[in-house]
Amino acid sequence: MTEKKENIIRVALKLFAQNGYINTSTSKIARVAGVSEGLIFRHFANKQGLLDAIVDLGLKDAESFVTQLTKIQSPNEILSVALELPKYLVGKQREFWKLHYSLKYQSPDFAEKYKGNDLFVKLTTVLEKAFIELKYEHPRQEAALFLLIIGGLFSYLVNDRSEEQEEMVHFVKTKYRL
Amino acid sequence: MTEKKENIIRVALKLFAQNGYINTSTSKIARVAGVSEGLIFRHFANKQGLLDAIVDLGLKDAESFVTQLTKIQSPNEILSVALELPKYLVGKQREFWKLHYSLKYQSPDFAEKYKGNDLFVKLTTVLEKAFIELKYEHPRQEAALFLLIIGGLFSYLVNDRSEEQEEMVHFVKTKYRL
DNA sequence: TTAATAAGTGAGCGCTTACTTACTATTTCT
DNA sequence: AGAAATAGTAAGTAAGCGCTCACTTATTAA
Repeated sequence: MTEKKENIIRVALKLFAQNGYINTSTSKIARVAGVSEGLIFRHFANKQGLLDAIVDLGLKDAESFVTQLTKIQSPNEILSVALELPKYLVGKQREFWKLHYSLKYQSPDFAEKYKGNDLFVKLTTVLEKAFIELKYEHPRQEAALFLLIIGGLFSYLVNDRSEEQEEMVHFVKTKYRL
Repeated sequence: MTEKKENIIRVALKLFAQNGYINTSTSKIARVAGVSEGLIFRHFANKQGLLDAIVDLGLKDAESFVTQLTKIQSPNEILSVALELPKYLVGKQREFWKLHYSLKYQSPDFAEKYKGNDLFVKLTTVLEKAFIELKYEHPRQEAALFLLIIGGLFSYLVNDRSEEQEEMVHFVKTKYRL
Protein backbone atom coordinates (compact mmCIF):
# COMPACT_ATOMS: atom_id res chain seq x y z
CA MET A 1 0.00 0.00 0.00
CA THR A 2 1.53 3.29 -1.14
CA GLU A 3 1.56 6.37 1.02
CA LYS A 4 -0.93 8.17 -1.19
CA LYS A 5 -3.38 5.29 -1.05
CA GLU A 6 -3.13 5.29 2.73
CA ASN A 7 -3.73 9.03 2.66
CA ILE A 8 -6.89 8.55 0.67
CA ILE A 9 -8.26 5.97 3.09
CA ARG A 10 -7.34 7.96 6.17
CA VAL A 11 -8.79 11.22 4.88
CA ALA A 12 -11.91 9.56 3.52
CA LEU A 13 -12.64 7.88 6.85
CA LYS A 14 -12.21 11.18 8.63
CA LEU A 15 -14.46 13.11 6.27
CA PHE A 16 -17.08 10.37 6.00
CA ALA A 17 -17.30 10.21 9.80
CA GLN A 18 -17.37 13.97 10.14
CA ASN A 19 -19.82 14.96 7.43
CA GLY A 20 -21.39 11.72 6.24
CA TYR A 21 -20.69 9.57 3.23
CA ILE A 22 -23.00 11.33 0.80
CA ASN A 23 -21.95 14.77 1.95
CA THR A 24 -18.30 14.02 1.19
CA SER A 25 -17.28 14.44 -2.43
CA THR A 26 -14.43 12.56 -4.03
CA SER A 27 -12.94 15.87 -5.12
CA LYS A 28 -12.75 17.01 -1.50
CA ILE A 29 -11.14 13.76 -0.40
CA ALA A 30 -8.53 14.20 -3.11
CA ARG A 31 -7.86 17.82 -2.19
CA VAL A 32 -7.44 17.11 1.53
CA ALA A 33 -5.39 13.98 0.88
CA GLY A 34 -3.12 15.87 -1.49
CA VAL A 35 -3.67 13.63 -4.48
CA SER A 36 -5.40 13.94 -7.81
CA GLU A 37 -9.03 12.94 -7.88
CA GLY A 38 -8.35 10.37 -10.57
CA LEU A 39 -6.08 8.40 -8.25
CA ILE A 40 -9.04 7.50 -6.06
CA PHE A 41 -10.59 5.72 -9.01
CA ARG A 42 -7.39 3.90 -9.88
CA HIS A 43 -7.21 2.37 -6.41
CA PHE A 44 -10.94 1.85 -5.89
CA ALA A 45 -13.61 0.88 -8.38
CA ASN A 46 -15.83 3.74 -7.31
CA LYS A 47 -16.77 5.82 -4.31
CA GLN A 48 -18.73 2.94 -2.80
CA GLY A 49 -15.65 0.72 -3.20
CA LEU A 50 -13.63 3.17 -1.16
CA LEU A 51 -16.27 3.06 1.56
CA ASP A 52 -16.29 -0.73 1.52
CA ALA A 53 -12.52 -0.87 1.94
CA ILE A 54 -12.75 1.46 4.93
CA VAL A 55 -15.55 -0.54 6.55
CA ASP A 56 -13.76 -3.86 6.03
CA LEU A 57 -10.66 -2.50 7.70
CA GLY A 58 -12.62 -1.21 10.69
CA LEU A 59 -14.61 -4.38 11.21
CA LYS A 60 -11.51 -6.55 11.44
CA ASP A 61 -10.50 -4.90 14.68
CA ALA A 62 -13.92 -5.23 16.21
CA GLU A 63 -14.24 -8.88 15.31
CA SER A 64 -10.93 -9.79 16.86
CA PHE A 65 -12.12 -8.23 20.11
CA VAL A 66 -15.30 -10.28 20.14
CA THR A 67 -13.28 -13.41 19.39
CA GLN A 68 -11.19 -12.70 22.46
CA LEU A 69 -14.38 -12.44 24.49
CA THR A 70 -15.33 -16.00 23.64
CA LYS A 71 -12.15 -17.29 25.25
CA ILE A 72 -12.95 -15.93 28.70
CA GLN A 73 -14.11 -18.61 31.13
CA SER A 74 -15.78 -16.77 34.02
CA PRO A 75 -19.31 -15.71 33.03
CA ASN A 76 -19.14 -12.69 35.29
CA GLU A 77 -15.97 -11.56 33.60
CA ILE A 78 -17.55 -12.04 30.18
CA LEU A 79 -20.32 -9.62 31.12
CA SER A 80 -17.88 -7.23 32.71
CA VAL A 81 -15.59 -7.17 29.69
CA ALA A 82 -18.53 -6.94 27.30
CA LEU A 83 -19.57 -3.73 29.05
CA GLU A 84 -16.15 -2.30 28.29
CA LEU A 85 -16.46 -3.09 24.62
CA PRO A 86 -17.96 0.26 23.56
CA LYS A 87 -15.35 2.30 25.36
CA TYR A 88 -12.55 0.15 24.03
CA LEU A 89 -13.69 0.10 20.42
CA VAL A 90 -14.80 3.72 20.18
CA GLY A 91 -11.65 4.81 21.96
CA LYS A 92 -9.56 2.98 19.43
CA GLN A 93 -11.55 3.82 16.31
CA ARG A 94 -13.75 6.77 17.07
CA GLU A 95 -14.16 7.86 13.48
CA PHE A 96 -15.01 4.42 12.24
CA TRP A 97 -17.81 4.00 14.75
CA LYS A 98 -19.24 7.39 14.00
CA LEU A 99 -19.32 6.36 10.38
CA HIS A 100 -20.85 3.03 11.31
CA TYR A 101 -23.79 4.68 13.02
CA SER A 102 -24.33 7.21 10.28
CA LEU A 103 -24.57 4.35 7.79
CA LYS A 104 -26.73 2.13 9.97
CA TYR A 105 -29.75 4.37 9.64
CA GLN A 106 -29.06 5.41 6.07
CA SER A 107 -30.84 4.15 2.99
CA PRO A 108 -31.63 0.40 2.82
CA ASP A 109 -28.69 -0.25 0.48
CA PHE A 110 -26.28 0.57 3.27
CA ALA A 111 -28.23 -0.95 6.11
CA GLU A 112 -28.56 -4.26 4.31
CA LYS A 113 -24.85 -4.55 3.67
CA TYR A 114 -23.76 -3.93 7.23
CA LYS A 115 -26.49 -5.89 8.91
CA GLY A 116 -25.00 -9.32 8.21
CA ASN A 117 -21.60 -8.73 9.72
CA ASP A 118 -22.99 -6.77 12.58
CA LEU A 119 -20.79 -7.68 15.48
CA PHE A 120 -23.56 -6.93 17.95
CA VAL A 121 -25.39 -9.95 16.69
CA LYS A 122 -22.33 -12.13 17.11
CA LEU A 123 -22.10 -11.06 20.72
CA THR A 124 -25.46 -12.55 21.63
CA THR A 125 -24.23 -16.14 21.72
CA VAL A 126 -21.42 -15.56 24.17
CA LEU A 127 -23.65 -13.41 26.38
CA GLU A 128 -26.38 -16.01 26.48
CA LYS A 129 -23.85 -18.68 27.43
CA ALA A 130 -22.75 -16.52 30.33
CA PHE A 131 -26.31 -16.02 31.59
CA ILE A 132 -26.96 -19.75 31.33
CA GLU A 133 -23.93 -20.46 33.49
CA LEU A 134 -25.10 -17.86 35.94
CA LYS A 135 -28.40 -19.71 36.14
CA TYR A 136 -30.54 -16.76 35.13
CA GLU A 137 -34.15 -17.78 34.54
CA HIS A 138 -34.41 -16.30 31.02
CA PRO A 139 -30.87 -16.30 29.60
CA ARG A 140 -31.87 -15.54 26.02
CA GLN A 141 -33.86 -12.49 26.99
CA GLU A 142 -31.20 -11.42 29.46
CA ALA A 143 -28.61 -11.56 26.68
CA ALA A 144 -30.82 -9.50 24.38
CA LEU A 145 -31.33 -6.89 27.09
CA PHE A 146 -27.64 -6.78 27.86
CA LEU A 147 -26.89 -6.31 24.18
CA LEU A 148 -29.42 -3.52 24.04
CA ILE A 149 -27.64 -1.82 26.90
CA ILE A 150 -24.29 -2.19 25.18
CA GLY A 151 -25.81 -0.63 22.08
CA GLY A 152 -26.89 2.28 24.23
CA LEU A 153 -23.37 2.68 25.53
CA PHE A 154 -22.12 2.93 21.94
CA SER A 155 -24.70 5.60 21.32
CA TYR A 156 -23.48 7.59 24.32
CA LEU A 157 -19.91 7.52 23.09
CA VAL A 158 -20.61 8.26 19.46
CA ASN A 159 -22.62 11.27 20.62
CA ASP A 160 -19.78 12.54 22.80
CA ARG A 161 -21.42 11.69 26.10
CA SER A 162 -18.57 9.68 27.59
CA GLU A 163 -19.27 10.86 31.13
CA GLU A 164 -22.77 9.45 31.12
CA GLN A 165 -21.42 6.29 29.55
CA GLU A 166 -18.90 5.89 32.35
CA GLU A 167 -21.58 6.31 34.98
CA MET A 168 -23.91 3.91 33.22
CA VAL A 169 -21.25 1.21 32.99
CA HIS A 170 -20.62 1.53 36.70
CA PHE A 171 -24.31 1.43 37.54
CA VAL A 172 -25.00 -1.60 35.36
CA LYS A 173 -22.06 -3.43 36.86
CA THR A 174 -23.40 -2.97 40.38
CA LYS A 175 -26.89 -3.93 39.23
CA TYR A 176 -25.59 -7.19 37.81
CA ARG A 177 -23.19 -7.62 40.73
CA LEU A 178 -20.09 -7.67 38.54
CA MET B 1 -53.02 24.29 3.27
CA THR B 2 -53.74 23.38 -0.36
CA GLU B 3 -53.88 19.81 -1.58
CA LYS B 4 -50.67 20.16 -3.55
CA LYS B 5 -48.77 21.49 -0.58
CA GLU B 6 -49.97 18.56 1.48
CA ASN B 7 -48.85 16.26 -1.32
CA ILE B 8 -45.38 17.74 -1.24
CA ILE B 9 -45.07 17.23 2.50
CA ARG B 10 -46.47 13.70 2.42
CA VAL B 11 -44.27 12.57 -0.46
CA ALA B 12 -41.18 14.27 0.89
CA LEU B 13 -41.58 12.56 4.27
CA LYS B 14 -41.98 9.22 2.57
CA LEU B 15 -38.96 9.65 0.30
CA PHE B 16 -36.77 11.19 3.01
CA ALA B 17 -37.55 8.28 5.31
CA GLN B 18 -37.03 5.73 2.58
CA ASN B 19 -33.87 6.98 0.92
CA GLY B 20 -32.51 9.66 3.19
CA TYR B 21 -32.71 13.43 3.02
CA ILE B 22 -29.64 14.01 0.91
CA ASN B 23 -30.46 11.17 -1.45
CA THR B 24 -33.85 12.65 -2.24
CA SER B 25 -33.85 15.39 -4.87
CA THR B 26 -36.42 18.12 -5.02
CA SER B 27 -37.11 17.15 -8.62
CA LYS B 28 -38.04 13.65 -7.55
CA ILE B 29 -40.33 14.91 -4.80
CA ALA B 30 -42.07 17.11 -7.36
CA ARG B 31 -42.42 14.27 -9.85
CA VAL B 32 -43.89 11.82 -7.32
CA ALA B 33 -46.13 14.46 -5.76
CA GLY B 34 -47.43 15.46 -9.17
CA VAL B 35 -46.45 19.11 -8.92
CA SER B 36 -43.93 21.35 -10.58
CA GLU B 37 -40.56 21.58 -8.90
CA GLY B 38 -40.89 25.33 -8.58
CA LEU B 39 -43.90 24.96 -6.32
CA ILE B 40 -41.76 23.41 -3.62
CA PHE B 41 -39.77 26.61 -3.42
CA ARG B 42 -42.82 28.78 -3.34
CA HIS B 43 -44.14 27.00 -0.26
CA PHE B 44 -40.78 26.48 1.44
CA ALA B 45 -37.72 28.70 1.51
CA ASN B 46 -35.48 25.86 0.41
CA LYS B 47 -35.05 22.10 0.71
CA GLN B 48 -33.97 22.42 4.34
CA GLY B 49 -37.09 24.45 5.06
CA LEU B 50 -39.22 21.62 3.74
CA LEU B 51 -37.42 19.21 6.06
CA ASP B 52 -37.91 21.53 9.01
CA ALA B 53 -41.64 21.75 8.35
CA ILE B 54 -41.86 17.95 8.28
CA VAL B 55 -39.89 17.53 11.48
CA ASP B 56 -41.91 20.17 13.33
CA LEU B 57 -45.13 18.42 12.38
CA GLY B 58 -43.85 15.04 13.57
CA LEU B 59 -42.50 16.29 16.88
CA LYS B 60 -45.82 17.81 17.89
CA ASP B 61 -47.41 14.40 18.17
CA ALA B 62 -44.58 12.95 20.18
CA GLU B 63 -44.55 15.83 22.60
CA SER B 64 -48.23 15.59 23.33
CA PHE B 65 -47.73 11.94 24.25
CA VAL B 66 -44.99 12.75 26.72
CA THR B 67 -47.14 15.49 28.21
CA GLN B 68 -49.86 12.92 28.82
CA LEU B 69 -47.32 10.75 30.61
CA THR B 70 -46.65 13.43 33.17
CA LYS B 71 -50.29 13.36 34.24
CA ILE B 72 -50.26 9.72 35.30
CA GLN B 73 -50.16 9.26 39.06
CA SER B 74 -49.07 5.67 39.68
CA PRO B 75 -45.29 5.35 39.24
CA ASN B 76 -45.65 1.76 38.06
CA GLU B 77 -48.06 2.83 35.40
CA ILE B 78 -45.73 5.60 34.30
CA LEU B 79 -43.01 3.05 33.65
CA SER B 80 -45.42 0.69 32.00
CA VAL B 81 -46.81 3.31 29.66
CA ALA B 82 -43.35 4.67 28.93
CA LEU B 83 -42.38 1.23 27.65
CA GLU B 84 -45.25 1.40 25.19
CA LEU B 85 -44.08 4.74 23.86
CA PRO B 86 -41.92 3.36 21.03
CA LYS B 87 -44.62 1.02 19.73
CA TYR B 88 -47.23 3.75 19.95
CA LEU B 89 -45.20 6.46 18.25
CA VAL B 90 -43.57 4.33 15.57
CA GLY B 91 -46.90 2.66 14.86
CA LYS B 92 -48.47 6.02 14.35
CA GLN B 93 -45.65 7.73 12.47
CA ARG B 94 -43.36 5.05 11.17
CA GLU B 95 -41.85 7.19 8.41
CA PHE B 96 -41.19 10.13 10.64
CA TRP B 97 -39.23 8.04 13.10
CA LYS B 98 -37.20 6.41 10.39
CA LEU B 99 -36.33 9.88 9.21
CA HIS B 100 -35.57 10.97 12.76
CA TYR B 101 -32.98 8.24 13.19
CA SER B 102 -31.41 8.80 9.81
CA LEU B 103 -30.94 12.48 10.72
CA LYS B 104 -29.75 11.81 14.26
CA TYR B 105 -26.49 10.33 13.10
CA GLN B 106 -26.05 12.62 10.13
CA SER B 107 -23.65 15.52 9.90
CA PRO B 108 -23.34 17.81 12.96
CA ASP B 109 -25.60 20.44 11.36
CA PHE B 110 -28.53 18.07 11.57
CA ALA B 111 -27.66 16.48 14.88
CA GLU B 112 -27.34 19.84 16.58
CA LYS B 113 -30.74 21.03 15.45
CA TYR B 114 -32.64 17.97 16.65
CA LYS B 115 -30.75 17.47 19.88
CA GLY B 116 -32.45 20.30 21.75
CA ASN B 117 -36.02 19.20 21.29
CA ASP B 118 -35.17 15.55 21.73
CA LEU B 119 -38.17 14.13 23.53
CA PHE B 120 -36.06 11.36 25.02
CA VAL B 121 -34.38 13.91 27.19
CA LYS B 122 -37.70 15.31 28.33
CA LEU B 123 -38.74 11.86 29.44
CA THR B 124 -35.98 11.61 32.01
CA THR B 125 -37.67 13.84 34.56
CA VAL B 126 -40.92 11.93 34.73
CA LEU B 127 -39.08 8.60 34.86
CA GLU B 128 -36.85 9.73 37.70
CA LYS B 129 -39.86 10.93 39.64
CA ALA B 130 -41.40 7.48 39.28
CA PHE B 131 -38.27 5.73 40.53
CA ILE B 132 -38.08 8.09 43.48
CA GLU B 133 -41.65 7.22 44.47
CA LEU B 134 -40.82 3.55 44.08
CA LYS B 135 -37.97 4.07 46.54
CA TYR B 136 -35.25 2.83 44.21
CA GLU B 137 -31.80 3.43 45.64
CA HIS B 138 -30.43 5.26 42.59
CA PRO B 139 -33.41 6.85 40.86
CA ARG B 140 -31.41 9.06 38.54
CA GLN B 141 -29.37 6.20 37.18
CA GLU B 142 -32.41 3.98 37.02
CA ALA B 143 -34.17 6.60 34.90
CA ALA B 144 -31.19 6.87 32.59
CA LEU B 145 -31.06 3.10 32.17
CA PHE B 146 -34.78 2.92 31.54
CA LEU B 147 -34.44 5.62 28.92
CA LEU B 148 -31.61 3.73 27.31
CA ILE B 149 -33.85 0.68 27.10
CA ILE B 150 -36.65 2.71 25.55
CA GLY B 151 -34.17 4.00 23.00
CA GLY B 152 -33.30 0.42 22.18
CA LEU B 153 -36.95 -0.38 21.66
CA PHE B 154 -37.17 2.45 19.15
CA SER B 155 -34.17 0.98 17.38
CA TYR B 156 -35.85 -2.39 17.15
CA LEU B 157 -38.95 -0.92 15.57
CA VAL B 158 -37.23 1.39 13.15
CA ASN B 159 -35.18 -1.58 11.96
CA ASP B 160 -38.30 -3.70 11.42
CA ARG B 161 -37.73 -6.00 14.38
CA SER B 162 -41.12 -5.58 16.02
CA GLU B 163 -41.23 -9.17 17.25
CA GLU B 164 -38.08 -8.76 19.30
CA GLN B 165 -39.40 -5.45 20.53
CA GLU B 166 -42.58 -7.10 21.74
CA GLU B 167 -40.66 -9.77 23.59
CA MET B 168 -38.31 -7.24 25.11
CA VAL B 169 -41.14 -5.08 26.40
CA HIS B 170 -42.70 -8.11 28.06
CA PHE B 171 -39.41 -9.20 29.57
CA VAL B 172 -38.58 -5.76 30.93
CA LYS B 173 -42.04 -5.43 32.43
CA THR B 174 -41.62 -8.66 34.37
CA LYS B 175 -38.12 -7.64 35.42
CA TYR B 176 -39.42 -4.39 36.86
CA ARG B 177 -42.54 -6.11 38.19
CA LEU B 178 -44.92 -3.92 36.19
C1' DT C 1 -66.11 43.91 -12.10
C1' DT C 2 -61.89 44.75 -11.40
C1' DA C 3 -57.59 44.71 -8.98
C1' DA C 4 -54.56 42.31 -6.02
C1' DT C 5 -52.78 38.24 -4.28
C1' DA C 6 -51.76 33.46 -4.05
C1' DA C 7 -50.99 29.03 -6.40
C1' DG C 8 -48.81 26.77 -9.92
C1' DT C 9 -45.79 25.94 -14.17
C1' DG C 10 -41.61 24.54 -16.75
C1' DA C 11 -37.53 25.95 -18.81
C1' DG C 12 -33.08 26.68 -17.61
C1' DC C 13 -28.93 28.66 -14.85
C1' DG C 14 -24.69 27.99 -12.43
C1' DC C 15 -22.50 24.59 -10.05
C1' DT C 16 -21.15 20.12 -8.21
C1' DT C 17 -21.07 15.36 -8.69
C1' DA C 18 -18.92 10.71 -9.65
C1' DC C 19 -16.30 9.10 -12.96
C1' DT C 20 -13.17 8.78 -17.60
C1' DT C 21 -9.62 9.64 -20.65
C1' DA C 22 -5.11 10.51 -22.44
C1' DC C 23 -1.06 11.06 -20.84
C1' DT C 24 3.49 10.98 -17.91
C1' DA C 25 6.50 9.28 -14.03
C1' DT C 26 8.01 5.60 -11.25
C1' DT C 27 8.77 0.71 -9.90
C1' DT C 28 9.46 -3.94 -10.70
C1' DC C 29 11.01 -7.89 -13.13
C1' DT C 30 13.82 -10.49 -16.44
C1' DA D 1 19.14 -2.07 -19.81
C1' DG D 2 14.59 -2.48 -21.44
C1' DA D 3 9.94 -3.94 -21.20
C1' DA D 4 5.79 -4.35 -18.51
C1' DA D 5 3.24 -3.08 -15.03
C1' DT D 6 1.91 0.15 -11.62
C1' DA D 7 1.26 4.88 -9.66
C1' DG D 8 -0.01 9.30 -10.56
C1' DT D 9 -1.80 13.59 -12.99
C1' DA D 10 -4.76 17.21 -15.31
C1' DA D 11 -8.37 18.11 -17.97
C1' DG D 12 -12.22 16.70 -19.22
C1' DT D 13 -17.41 14.57 -19.46
C1' DA D 14 -22.44 13.96 -18.89
C1' DA D 15 -25.76 13.95 -15.54
C1' DG D 16 -27.92 15.70 -11.68
C1' DC D 17 -28.34 19.11 -8.09
C1' DG D 18 -30.91 23.13 -5.65
C1' DC D 19 -32.93 26.98 -6.96
C1' DT D 20 -34.64 31.17 -9.89
C1' DC D 21 -37.18 33.35 -13.31
C1' DA D 22 -40.80 34.98 -16.29
C1' DC D 23 -44.97 33.72 -16.81
C1' DT D 24 -50.06 31.77 -16.48
C1' DT D 25 -54.10 30.42 -13.82
C1' DA D 26 -57.11 30.42 -9.84
C1' DT D 27 -58.83 32.61 -5.65
C1' DT D 28 -60.07 36.36 -2.82
C1' DA D 29 -61.51 41.15 -1.65
C1' DA D 30 -63.16 45.90 -2.43
